[in-house]
Amino acid sequence: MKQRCARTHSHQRQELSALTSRLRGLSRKVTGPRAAILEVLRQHPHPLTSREILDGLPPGQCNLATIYRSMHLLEQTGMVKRFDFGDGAARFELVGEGEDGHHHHLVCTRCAQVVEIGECFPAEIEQRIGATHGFKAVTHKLEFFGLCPECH
Amino acid sequence: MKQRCARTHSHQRQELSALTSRLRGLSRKVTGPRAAILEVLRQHPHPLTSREILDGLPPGQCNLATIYRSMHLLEQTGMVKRFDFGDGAARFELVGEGEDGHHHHLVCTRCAQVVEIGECFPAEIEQRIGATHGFKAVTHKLEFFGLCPECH
DNA sequence: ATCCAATTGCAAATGATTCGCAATAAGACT
DNA sequence: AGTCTTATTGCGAATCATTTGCAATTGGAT
Repeated sequence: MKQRCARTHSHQRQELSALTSRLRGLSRKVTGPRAAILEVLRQHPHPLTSREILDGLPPGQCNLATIYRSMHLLEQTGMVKRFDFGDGAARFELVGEGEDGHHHHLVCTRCAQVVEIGECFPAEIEQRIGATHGFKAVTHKLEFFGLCPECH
Repeated sequence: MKQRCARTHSHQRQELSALTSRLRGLSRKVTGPRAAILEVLRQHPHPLTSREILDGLPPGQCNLATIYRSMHLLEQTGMVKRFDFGDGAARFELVGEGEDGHHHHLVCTRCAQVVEIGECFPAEIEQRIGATHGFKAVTHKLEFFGLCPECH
């Protein structure tokens, strides 16, 4: 729990076969739509909305409702991480095997460009915050916003 | 910009008349609905959703659409601050005159209890993050989540 | 008291996400 | 390979937060 920020999210692109094996190992069926979704996520190592995933898919490959259901499944199994940039659409990124995917982003408020951030909120302070108020299992969501070089 | 975290958001309940004066000073009309909304926010020094504001209002006092429009206005004029706990509904808090309202919360993931947090992401690190990627005017959104004493 | 633009109420539109249900297809087991 | 069982899908309708068009209303300056 404490090492969350030190643990690098490797971002080495995982093999599709590795991803489907993970699914199978969790006794979930590896269906056409699920494989296709994982492939899109693999090819775009950036936070993607459900609609962007749909648009990245060969047409007719998968229904939008199925993407929403799949993202829930993948999130629950820890294979993807959900992010929220506050624009009303959830975004998803693949999580490396054995990692927890916790990290943050710097988002351009004009062109929506996204940069992945290595820094994290100091673990000791988070711990102190939880302790101060008697909260357990404290995590945080943190995203940075600003104007990218092209936009200012 | 740097002192953001040091500046205490006083939370001394502002007078309603002070609030309406501020509105008038910004050459906005002080209408019935707006005064009523400000009064609800005044009496509940916690992040409130638009629906919660509506429910806190005398019945028939104001239409939900008007609340949405008012929250935009109040946000633009800096009188309220918008927060996002990731549950799909925006929440609003009054901002003291001359303050920027920047702060964070610790939210119980089971009972939704909210505690206001004094700590903030270290300004120097934020600055370095922006500089590293050539971003300007960098801010952040940060919320903490955990289980409150009653819920664990 | 009057007038005009800002503001409101209402109902319909949007956009993201969820759900019900019948049809379909993975994976297990012959 | 063929069959069976159940998870999964597609489709369309429902939901939820939020926005918008438009005609009716009302602050506040004159």
